[in-house]
Amino acid sequence: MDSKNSVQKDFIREIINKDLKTDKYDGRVHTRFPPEPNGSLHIGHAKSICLNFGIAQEYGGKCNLRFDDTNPAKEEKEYVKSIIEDVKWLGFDWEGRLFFASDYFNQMYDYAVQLTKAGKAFVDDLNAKEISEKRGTLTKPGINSPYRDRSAEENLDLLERMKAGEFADGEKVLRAKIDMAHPNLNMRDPVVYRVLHASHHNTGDKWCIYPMYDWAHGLEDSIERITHSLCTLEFENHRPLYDWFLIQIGVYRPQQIEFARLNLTFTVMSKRMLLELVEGKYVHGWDDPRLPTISGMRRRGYSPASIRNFCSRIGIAKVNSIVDFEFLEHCVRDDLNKTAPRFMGVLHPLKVVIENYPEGKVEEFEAVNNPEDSKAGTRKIPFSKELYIEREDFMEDPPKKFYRLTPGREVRFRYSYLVTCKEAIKKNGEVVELICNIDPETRGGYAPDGRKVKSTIHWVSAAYAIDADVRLYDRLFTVEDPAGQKDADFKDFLNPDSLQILKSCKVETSIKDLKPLDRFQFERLGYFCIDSDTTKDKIVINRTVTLRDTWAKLQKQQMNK
RNA sequence: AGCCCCGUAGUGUAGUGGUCAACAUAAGAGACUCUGGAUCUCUAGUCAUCAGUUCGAAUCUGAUCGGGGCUGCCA
Repeated sequence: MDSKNSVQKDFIREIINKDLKTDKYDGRVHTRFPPEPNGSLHIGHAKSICLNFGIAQEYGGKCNLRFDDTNPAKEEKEYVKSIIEDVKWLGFDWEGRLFFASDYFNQMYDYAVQLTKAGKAFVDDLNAKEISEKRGTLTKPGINSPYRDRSAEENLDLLERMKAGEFADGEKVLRAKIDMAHPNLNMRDPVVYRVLHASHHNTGDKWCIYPMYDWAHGLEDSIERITHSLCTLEFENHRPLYDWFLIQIGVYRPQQIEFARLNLTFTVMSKRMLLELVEGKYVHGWDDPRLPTISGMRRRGYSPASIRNFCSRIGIAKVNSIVDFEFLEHCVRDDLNKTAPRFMGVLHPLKVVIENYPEGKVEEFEAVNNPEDSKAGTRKIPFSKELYIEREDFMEDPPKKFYRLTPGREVRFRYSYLVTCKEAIKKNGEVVELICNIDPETRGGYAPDGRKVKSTIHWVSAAYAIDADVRLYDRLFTVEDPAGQKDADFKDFLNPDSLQILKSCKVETSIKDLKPLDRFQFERLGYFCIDSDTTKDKIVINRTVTLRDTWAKLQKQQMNK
């Protein structure tokens, strides 16, 4: 994939280069991707996955897949499965190093005992509300808990009894003893263990106390001998705690480095909001193609390569930024243009009868499967008297710069003939059928006299076309930053037209040989893929993204005039 | 308000004291084309501001302004 002397040089790789030079970690590079199994992965996670696994590949290092499953109240086995599938689909390999934070619960507890024995932790009887009240504020220091000065022996006894299940949820916590006046709130005697009588997806009912993130995460990294622990910006203020714990216990200490999470226009990226959309049925599940989830994007037709490429092209930095959704679309088009086989399909069919073409005659024309890939070969497509073309490709009274079919005008029907429209048949004012003539001399689409036509349009033979449902997707929200709207619910900005279902579209016969998730291009329309709802009797197609459409842009400009 | 982080074309990144500040994308103009696709040209920046150091500053220093994060027994 990427070479070792990669030109990429973001600030993280710079740090790694320096660490390699100074031999800080004996020349090792070992990262990890640590999702919490409490939701589906999204494109923001993909950024982290590409960063962590990408760095490991570039430096000849390793990257672990580790589930940070320290909170049984929110986590589910289902998510573990889907996350594994997503990382694999994106094209990364953890080489068997699949770990769980819960694998280390015993060791984490032993370390907590060590910390307590050293007088660096205490058991607090205060409840959550009282702890919060005594924490102080951004400007005012906190107040010590009245239980802060218990003896190490008493704390140890209490901790053991917490573990043994003698206390109810919330009755007691283990807290680190740091500094209630610390300007960094995270250092004001943070909670290390809480009592939680909940069944864990991995450890079952073995535990009734569970470690907090700040305590657990550094230990997980340390145990796995991670060199560079990459996380998002909001953990910046946690780094002093991360370091503090590991220093107190006296174990191997990785370097935590924070980078900015990914934001995309016209969508939301928070797990909470995504969950709300899924559970509130605003979308059809985690893999709804309108969602920025990996599973949604997969179903929508995004290729793993396009997502990887996007992640590498947006770069890594510490500034909060919001990437244009259009850039992601550019990356899919870029990849699919090179890889997707072409077909012809008509989304809004308009019947065309070729007046001077014999009834019952069928000719086969050779079509190029992918002009960007000569190895993709060609295929035969049937031409006959009755055809369908795109309704948009005909206008009775066209504006300037409309090059397509219009009464009296000749255009090319791709790969077949030059065709002239003779008459538009109307019913109740609506054009329902076109009567056209071909020039028999232009067989194959070339005029012997060298005359040019302004446009080439796609078509399918009425007799050979098959029907399909096509699902068109638009942006999920109507505003660039739905999550950032003041005094408003992000759901108020849901786009009511984000999904449009087209019935009885007419597509090339060969589409029926495609399997779910197969990606392809309908010429002149966009990139599509077969949806998993496809059955023997019904083909369902998703539109991944339209082609760049300069005509649509022109129309928009004219409208604005 | 305390602490921490960050300000380079519309957007996302590069640039780490020395030619006209680079690349991508978007936008605009044009060329080419059997996809109005792809491809190819051209067009764009008060480097947040001010002051300093220096022969020379986007880069170093200071101040100011602006943006973000932090007060879960979430991660």
